[in-house]
Amino acid sequence: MSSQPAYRTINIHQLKTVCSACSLKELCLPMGLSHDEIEHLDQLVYTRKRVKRGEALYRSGDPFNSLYAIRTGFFKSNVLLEDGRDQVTGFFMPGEIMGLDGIGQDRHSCNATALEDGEVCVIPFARLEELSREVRNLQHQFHKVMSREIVRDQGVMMLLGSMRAEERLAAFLLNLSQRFLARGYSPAEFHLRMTREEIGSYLGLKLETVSRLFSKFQEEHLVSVQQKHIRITDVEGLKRLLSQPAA
Amino acid sequence: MSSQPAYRTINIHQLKTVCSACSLKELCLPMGLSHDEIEHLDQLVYTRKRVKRGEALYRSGDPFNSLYAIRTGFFKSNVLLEDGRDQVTGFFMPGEIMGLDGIGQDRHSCNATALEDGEVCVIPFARLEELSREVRNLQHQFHKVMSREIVRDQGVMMLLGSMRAEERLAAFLLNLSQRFLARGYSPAEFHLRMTREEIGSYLGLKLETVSRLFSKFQEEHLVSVQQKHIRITDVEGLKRLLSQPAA
DNA sequence: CGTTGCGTTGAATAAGGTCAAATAGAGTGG
DNA sequence: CCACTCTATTTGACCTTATTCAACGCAACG
Repeated sequence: MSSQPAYRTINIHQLKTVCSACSLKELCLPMGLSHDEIEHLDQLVYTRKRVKRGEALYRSGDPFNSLYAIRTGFFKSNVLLEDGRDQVTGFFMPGEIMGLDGIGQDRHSCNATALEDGEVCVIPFARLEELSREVRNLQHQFHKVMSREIVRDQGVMMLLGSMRAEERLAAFLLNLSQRFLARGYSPAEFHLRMTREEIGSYLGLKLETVSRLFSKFQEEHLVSVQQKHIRITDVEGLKRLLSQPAA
Repeated sequence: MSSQPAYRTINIHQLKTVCSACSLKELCLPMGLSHDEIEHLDQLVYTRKRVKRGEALYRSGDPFNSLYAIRTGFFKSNVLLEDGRDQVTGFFMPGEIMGLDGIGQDRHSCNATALEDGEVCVIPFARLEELSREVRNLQHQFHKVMSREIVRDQGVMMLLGSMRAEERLAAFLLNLSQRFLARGYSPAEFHLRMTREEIGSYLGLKLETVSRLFSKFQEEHLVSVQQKHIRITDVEGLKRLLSQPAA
């Protein structure tokens, strides 16, 4: 909020935060764009927003204006039914885009909540559409992001609709592992940011079932679990669970 | 395929099939566009494709080139796992768009199959992107279509993740009813184009469970079922099932 | 050092799945 | 038009899986 000199200065903070200099550009909206094209994005994404653990990035019913690209932190999205039932529809990590649900009705249709303190890049949607009318590759890239979200959802439907509890949890762990790997973190050892209840909601299971399954996986030496700390000790074993419907 | 005179002639067949003259334009991609804008679409959508019952419109792995707007007929989409498990991910009716899953990876990620003989409008995707760089409202409309697909998927996750069998079937019937109504058909009486097994797959239930539930609903005078013919006799009753988690 | 939220574990229960048999239709060929 | 198949559907009996209910343990925090 402090006034800035009008002439151009080097601003360390800004340097670190434009898309062209962002370490997540290979995973995020700029994926696949040329350096020049990414610089267009730099004009677009000028606001960032800090969200504290437990705070909402947006809520169901909020007017839709922007998409959010996660810079740091871990988020969940969930839908609430009138009767209080609550379904977690996804977990999101750095480089992933939230808010796509809002475009269709000009209002968000789910809640987005931070599972730990984090920061997101605010992408004003009207300007993204404007820019993507000019930058062909940006347009295409954005369409890919939306399409992948649809494919991700299909995967969740498969999980909820045709897998047994054991398989669901195995698939969940392998999916997280994969995404950590893509971000340069250990695929074998990580910290769950969500509670058993949130995992259960996402997987269509009760929290007790999730807890029991963690214990079972531990007994079978597939993972080592200590509260929220997970170490995958037998990836192949987990994968095998997935390909054997009725093990 | 026969040669046509170069000067403009009135062609009954064409008149009936361009977007601007299509009876589904209020439900389909042209929704909300002005008459002039829809005429742009007329240039885009020049091919149609007939699909017979049981035939695939596209299959998982097929290269992605086009989206498909359903003109007539009823379709399903499903995902197959290596081990043979099969999850129906959606049912589609006239005015709805299929193929959005293919954009992200340049290949389709699910199968689309006709449940009855039907016809679709082929929308070449590269040209749609091109045109939507020029026609702002078309761009926005297309984004809305994708976003609504994401919201629809969230609804299915809610259904699969937190509803009981009874509620799932009630929600399914109410959803179909709604969509028939929007298309000018009776919301109370309709023909199911899919088998019990397909309904079950979509709802994460076994076909026997679906069959039993239909019988139960019939006993409770909520619907009258005769094979694939459904008559909803108590909409409010069905809605009540949904709002009472543990009835 | 008590409180509070989260996680684990056990026993009983219910919901839905599995297996099996009977029936009903739709489509086919004679 | 009829008999014959083949597939879809219904229904019953039994079984498995995950849920429910309840108690207890652990760890963080004021």
